[in-house]
Amino acid sequence: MSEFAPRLLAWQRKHGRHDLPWQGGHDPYRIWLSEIMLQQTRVDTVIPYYQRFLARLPDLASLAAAPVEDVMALWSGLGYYARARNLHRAAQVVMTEHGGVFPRTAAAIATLPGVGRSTAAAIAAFAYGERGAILDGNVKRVLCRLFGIEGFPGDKAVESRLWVLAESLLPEPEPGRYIQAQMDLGATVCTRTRPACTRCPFHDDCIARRSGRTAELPAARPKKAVPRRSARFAVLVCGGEVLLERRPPAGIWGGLLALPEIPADAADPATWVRGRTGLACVEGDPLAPLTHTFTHFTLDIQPVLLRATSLAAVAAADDDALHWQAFATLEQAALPAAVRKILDAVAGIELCCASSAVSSPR
DNA sequence: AATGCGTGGAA
DNA sequence: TTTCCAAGCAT
Repeated sequence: MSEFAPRLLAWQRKHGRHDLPWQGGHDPYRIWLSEIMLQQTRVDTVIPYYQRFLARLPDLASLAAAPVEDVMALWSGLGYYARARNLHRAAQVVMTEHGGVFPRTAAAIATLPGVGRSTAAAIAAFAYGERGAILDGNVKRVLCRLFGIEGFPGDKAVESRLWVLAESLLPEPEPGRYIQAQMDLGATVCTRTRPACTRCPFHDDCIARRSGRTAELPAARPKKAVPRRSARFAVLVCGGEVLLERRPPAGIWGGLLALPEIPADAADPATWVRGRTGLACVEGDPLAPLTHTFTHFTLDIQPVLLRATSLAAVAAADDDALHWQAFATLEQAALPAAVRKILDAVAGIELCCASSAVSSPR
């Protein structure tokens, strides 16, 4: 396979993707943002988030100066929220420690929070033309098939072998286009299921195809039982507002605004809410349960609608963690997807049954 | 080294 | 419906 890079580059010129929103320029900020958003996330999912984020925070200085809350809100629904926190922190590091100039080398870029070896190499190649290998899911899949690499690519030993291989295949010219070519081939031809081998420039060389093992390579992640948990979320409403609770910085949904979780040992939700917030409330109509699936566990959620009855005490419930949020401003809130889904449903109920029961404007 | 960290699309 | 995992990184 001495002709790997030239053949790949020739293929990319004709069949690669050339019109993605982050392509065509060399602004490191835009490239960096796209690479972070694209970590473990599909192109189609990222595009609207990317456009919205750039429209709101068009450059590094504006990101660094923005409240972290705004950054998290722009990330709301995209998942892996540590990426957004790291992005924001990295922007401030660039402002304070690099004089506002984005680092110029992959090695320096890799020191930024949230940027690892592969992402740093991609940014440096696209923004500055620096030569370096990447090893994302696309490259892993292509290399495992083409060279018949056994073992789960997420395994450290296999991964380090793939890094060596990726480095050995690097061409001298056009580092950026070469990286793009690798990802394009993986994303559009050498796909996880049903790869389009007839359109592949390496059809005749590919070990997986020649041995009829494109479905077996790369090896699947070792199976692990996914634990199932359940939780009750308090949806305490008053007038047009709902009580949200800031999640701790680490752990699932870290730093996001979510619904207060009613402990499993609490018998009565209204009683528990009163103890937690000091607010008297009554339980409203039942809400539909939902199941939310994470990578590493499944969560059965039972939302519990509660209506505050004592208006005077409502304002007092605000503290470091608790926060009243108007339904009208939910779009700008840093909510995880499951919470947004629940609140969208509740907003519909509140809208069509306005001023029912004891709820009234604060 | 192995695990934690989201979400939604595809099959 | 269930399974798998996508432009990975941090710890």
